[in-house]
Parts: sequence; structure tokens; C-alpha cells
Amino acid sequence: MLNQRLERVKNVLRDAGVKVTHQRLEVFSVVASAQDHPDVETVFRGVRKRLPTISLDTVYRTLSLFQDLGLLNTLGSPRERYRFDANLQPHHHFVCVQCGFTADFYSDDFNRLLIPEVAKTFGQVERAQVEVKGVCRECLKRSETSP
Amino acid sequence: MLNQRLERVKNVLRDAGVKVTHQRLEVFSVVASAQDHPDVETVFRGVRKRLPTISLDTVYRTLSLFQDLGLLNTLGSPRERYRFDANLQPHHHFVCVQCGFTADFYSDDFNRLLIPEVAKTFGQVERAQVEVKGVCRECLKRSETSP
DNA sequence: CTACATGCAAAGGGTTTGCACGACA
DNA sequence: TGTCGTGCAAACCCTTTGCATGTAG
Repeated sequence: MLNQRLERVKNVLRDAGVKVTHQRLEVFSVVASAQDHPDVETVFRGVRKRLPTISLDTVYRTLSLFQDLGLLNTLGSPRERYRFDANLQPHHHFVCVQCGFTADFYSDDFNRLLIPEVAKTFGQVERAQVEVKGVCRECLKRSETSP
Repeated sequence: MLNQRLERVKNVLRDAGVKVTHQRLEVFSVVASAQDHPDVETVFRGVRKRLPTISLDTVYRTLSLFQDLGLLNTLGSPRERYRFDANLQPHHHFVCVQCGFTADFYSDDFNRLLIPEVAKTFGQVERAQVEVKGVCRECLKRSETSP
């Protein structure tokens, strides 16, 4: 299972013309084996068990590479800073996966979503919010001019 | 409209026993008038137009206060760092609003959500992901012992 | 008048970058 | 062997904190 995924990683790396290193394979293994969504520090500690000399910045660079190659996702919007929202009405978000641009929209259907039972096993549910992900108009324009 | 909201802010501040200052009212005005979701720097620049001597750290402190008082929300999970996800299958998230804990779950109903037309006006939609927000078991336990 | 909020400056923590050595192809 | 990746350390944000001054109540 993990081995299959590692083979795929190797192929993606080779196709992208970058090198297949121990570090890269280990970083992928750690993220892929994690049940939760580890932050960089957690990945770093996990990888260090098998590669004690790996450095934190290699983990950063590797995770960033994997994102670019579509091998993994980052939670939240890209390069997130604090962003604030004085809109306390129930609403939903369009989020640009490239630049992080976020816009509100309203939908009664989305407000009335039925929460599945599995989701309730993690804790006390307050509300559900839909994140529609895509590429915003600005980023679309930018990729037309320089593809 | 904005004035009504400012009155409410004043009441909330007074009820919380903290002072009603120019800075606080201006910060709220700027965030509430913004159409998008401004980051701290953007709020800072906006406030400085009317209060040229305000400092960046006051903006930070004020936004943080407003969050605690429930006057505004932060996008994303709290104190967000980069977090990674090697799960490329369609899935959804439970997110703890207190500690940022995030867990995946699966739901065919959620995978089949119909995207409203309004959401498509912002750009090219790729997928919709539901964020179920609430308080995780760990945080519930913690607030039982020290409420 | 008194306590709290602000502004300033410096510290803190996470992330990124420049450079020389080391390892994949 | 040549080129790209890694490790180290320093730089770079963004955010937080300590302290003296200013101001709301």
C-alpha cells in the first residue's frame, strides 16, 4: 500500500526531472503514514527517526516540492496569514488555490447540510462551512498571459 | 448600517469591561467595511488613513481582542502553520475551532454537492470541501476540568 | 485619579535563502 | 564526473511581549 504510493512518487519525481533521494522518500512516507495532518515540525521529528541527520530546511523544501508536483496538499489557503472576517452570518467561501483569495457567498442549501455521523465522532459539532476551491479570475488571467 | 454595528461593538466592549477607544472602533470599521478578508497589514494600512499614529501591534492586539469577544472570525484554523495532507481522495474535514486539530472524513453526499452559481462567478471551480467546525474531544475534556 | 490601552522597540517562532560540501544519475 | 540536493547558518518575515507614556472612565 505505502510501497505502491512510493513507487508512484518515484515516477513523478523522475518525470519531473528531479532526483530520487532518501530524504524525499522518507518525508513522503511520514506524511502518507500520518493519520492526522502533521505540521512541518512533526514531519521533521518523524523523518529524523530514520534519517537522524536530515535538516529542517530540507523538510520544508521537500514538502514544498511535493506540493508543486501535486503529491500532497496543504490545508488552509496557501501562505496563510491571519485573515479576518467581520461577517458573522452563516456563509461559505470560495478559495483560490493559487493565491489564497477568499470570497464569501451565501447558500441556503449549504446552510442546511446534514452532518454525517462520522463527523460527530471527533467532537461537538457547531456548524458546517463549505469551501469551494478553484482558481480565481485574477490567477486565470495571469496564467493566460504567461502559461 | 455600519453605525449600528459600531454601537453593538461599543456595548460588547463595555460589557466585557474594556475601554472603548478610537483605535478599537476604527479597526472594527475597517474590517467590517472590507469586502474581502483583509490580513493584518491591510487592516493596518486602512486604519492609518484616519489614525496615522496607530501602531501595527495595536492592530494585532485589537483583532485578537475582537476574536475573543466573538466580534469577528479568523479564516482557517487557529494559529495556523503549514499542515500537510497526502490524502488526495475526495474528503472533508472536521476542524477544532479551539486548537486547530483537523481530521478527515468521507461522505458521498458531500462529494456530490451542487455548486451554486454565485460561487462560480469568482473563478474556475475545481471542487467543494466541507469543513465541519466544532470542538474536539481533547478540548472538551480540557474545558470540563477547568471551565 | 487610576487602571487599562497604546506606541515603541526588541524578542520570538516559523519559514526561506545563500553557500559549500556531498550524493544521485 | 557534472549537476542537483543537502546541511548549516544566517536572514526574513509575521507576530508577540515588556515597558514607559498617554488616555478613557
